[in-house]
Amino acid sequence: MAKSAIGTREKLITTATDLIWRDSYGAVSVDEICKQAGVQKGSFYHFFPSKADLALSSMEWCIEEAIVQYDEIFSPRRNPIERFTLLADLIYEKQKEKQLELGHVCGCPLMTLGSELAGKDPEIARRIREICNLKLAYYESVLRDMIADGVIDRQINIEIKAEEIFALIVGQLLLARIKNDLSFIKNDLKRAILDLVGLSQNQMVKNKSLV
Amino acid sequence: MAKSAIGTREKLITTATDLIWRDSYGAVSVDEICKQAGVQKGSFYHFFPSKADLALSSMEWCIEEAIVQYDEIFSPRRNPIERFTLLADLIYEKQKEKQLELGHVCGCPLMTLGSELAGKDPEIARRIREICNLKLAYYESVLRDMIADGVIDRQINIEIKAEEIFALIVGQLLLARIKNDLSFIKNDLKRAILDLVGLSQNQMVKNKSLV
DNA sequence: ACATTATTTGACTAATCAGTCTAATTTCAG
DNA sequence: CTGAAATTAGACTGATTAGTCAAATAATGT
Repeated sequence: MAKSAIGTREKLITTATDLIWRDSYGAVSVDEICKQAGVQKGSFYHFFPSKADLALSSMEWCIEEAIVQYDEIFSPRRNPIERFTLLADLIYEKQKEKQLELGHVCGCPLMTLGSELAGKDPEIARRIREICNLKLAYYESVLRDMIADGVIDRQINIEIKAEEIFALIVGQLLLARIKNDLSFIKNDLKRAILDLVGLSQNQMVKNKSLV
Repeated sequence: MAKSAIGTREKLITTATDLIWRDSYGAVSVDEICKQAGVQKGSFYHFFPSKADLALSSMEWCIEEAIVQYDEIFSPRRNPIERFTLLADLIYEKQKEKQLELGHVCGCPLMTLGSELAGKDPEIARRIREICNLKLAYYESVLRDMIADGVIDRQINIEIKAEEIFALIVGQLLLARIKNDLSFIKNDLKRAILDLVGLSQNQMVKNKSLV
């Protein structure tokens, strides 16, 4: 083997993740990724059969990192409300970091990619759908614990509510990317999630009296 | 002038709108748009200085149509709750129509474009931001009327709540596009909006007693 | 009818695209 | 130390890209 096999592959993935995240899949060329990563074309195609395959690997890299963070945040030892507030904090921190690093609010990399390739690359679309379901499972678990704690209405449809929360989050991220402005995510996402669950400031009074 | 000036320009816009909406800006070439529209390259560049300019014109075309529909739906003569339910109906109907026509759930064309070009084309990004603000104005107006009717909490921050509703809608549309599935928009969008406003089935009982 | 202007045609360019290929180089196992 | 395997280098291909241009054609105003 030559120099640093793991290093080259990893460098290509992280570089591609940043470039695709900041711009888009279609706007970034293989040449540009190679140049930015300091790697030659031949090395690229030694590790990845195609550009689309690199995008898939980039997705896997993103989700592996997210899972570690989610497992910590969504630990059952935590108060269910705290899990959502910590999630909102994590989302803001990640966005802030990427904004400083790449010079632009980037939004959710999977959703940007999914929006762009949903109808073009079935393999990528399928994997993104799987990851969506993975994230939904975290949210559903919180909602179930909230019901067990008697803090939200027992009648709530958990799957539907989780999907609503997910839609709200990806929607806020999409708007933040378009507006290049994180203020809503910073100041409002937390409360918006709780509103949607039925745990906003106003409603908490009501709910506490019910417990 | 030759054959049909208005026809050619309009044909290019509608064709481009469909193709970009279904796939993405980067995935559709000028050649493909011309071929699909039955127009020659020279005619394209006679009417549009660039591909990006056609995308802008496509956006204007979309928003002009939307404004007519929004003015009807958000008419102050309507009950405020009805305005949101009619909006949800309109969104579903539009998506269903495009799904049948183009073979795929398409989501919101402006948001797909915005997500893709947010950091690349400042002119398009700026215009999309304007259109976002236009839509927010409709939602804010409903919320103000709801407060006047005493149907929601007077303390609510209208701008923030409107942004939340907008995020929820574009989030649901994005997920629908990625999943190629309209069932959530069909069955859930209406209730999700009312939940967010604080007018869900459960909470309506409480709110009615307050009026 | 005539001059002017708007539109259409389609070949053309230069750049860029994803992906290929062969030879050189580096690493590691024995 | 040696041979095989993994990695790297970078020139190359053919297709596609956005955009140009000059000549042909059609419509319009007078």
